[in-house]
Amino acid sequence: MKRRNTQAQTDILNVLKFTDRALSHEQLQAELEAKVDRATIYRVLNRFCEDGLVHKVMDEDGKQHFAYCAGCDKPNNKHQHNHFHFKCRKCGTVECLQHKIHIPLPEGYVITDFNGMIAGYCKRCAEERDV
Amino acid sequence: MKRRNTQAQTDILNVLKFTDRALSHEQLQAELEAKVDRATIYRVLNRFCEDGLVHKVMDEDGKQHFAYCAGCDKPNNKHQHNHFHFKCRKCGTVECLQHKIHIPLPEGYVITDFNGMIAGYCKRCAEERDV
DNA sequence: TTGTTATTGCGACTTAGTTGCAATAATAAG
DNA sequence: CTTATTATTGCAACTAAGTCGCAATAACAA
Ligand SMILES: [Mn+2]
Ligand SMILES: [Mn+2]
Ligand SMILES: [Zn+2]
Ligand SMILES: [Zn+2]
Repeated sequence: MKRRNTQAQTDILNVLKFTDRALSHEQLQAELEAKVDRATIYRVLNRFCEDGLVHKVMDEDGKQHFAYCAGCDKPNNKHQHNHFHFKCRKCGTVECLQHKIHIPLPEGYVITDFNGMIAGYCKRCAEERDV
Repeated sequence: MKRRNTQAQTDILNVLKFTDRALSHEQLQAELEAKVDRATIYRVLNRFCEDGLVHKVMDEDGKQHFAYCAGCDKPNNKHQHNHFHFKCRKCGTVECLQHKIHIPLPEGYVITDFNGMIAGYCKRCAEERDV
């Protein structure tokens, strides 16, 4: 199925490309100038995931977040996202932690995907709490 | 708020205690002899989590799974669950991987919780696929 | 310019989980 | 044992995230 260039898609990709965060559908919507339908946003994001432009992470509340694939070595959707994500309980931002991790696997098991989410307080919010 | 002993609670805790898996609400329901209301199951499980008897993990589909706290060092809900979970895409089981992991954190960040989920095929299902 | 079909918007739908409320029952007090 | 207190349950209604069918729109290739 051949892909076409549309406004919605380029807008969405640009938002993701120019942030270092993983955004929920809601957060993404807020960053978009033009209003784009909810279903469309999800369809675009899922297409990006299939194409390996973007990766999806699940937060501890069961909400999906999407991040631009920056340092992803392999092309297409073949690359593994073996890094953790950090979600701040206060400001709600989800970020990709750059540190690559090694995933231990029992003998005979096969991995297809990985989702690692750390929850807590980011530096900024942690400092505010200390006060 | 003082806790009371009820049938539903002991049944649910027993199911979790005698399996090495993390169960979704649905899987748990299926293991219960007596029928227990969906809302009650969730309420019981959340209470167990608060009390540190059980821990909750989110799978990559955004579905909650609950596992008995076996090797959890610290008491109450203060302990960290610094181990990965593995979900088989074929048979659907979620298991706690015993290997304790170290979670890398940027300077100044504070962790409160961790959710690590590996998806793939368990040994049994992987072997069937090879055939 | 026109035809094909990928993409969009809208509304309806699904599924997981939560919540309000009245009924039930565990525990403590008398 | 009897009664009072209130944690727990079941039910139904609700919420929120995400998906899907379908008709309208618009890329893009011919
Ligand atoms: Mn990431
Ligand atoms: Mn576990
Ligand atoms: Zn923060
Ligand atoms: Zn399996």
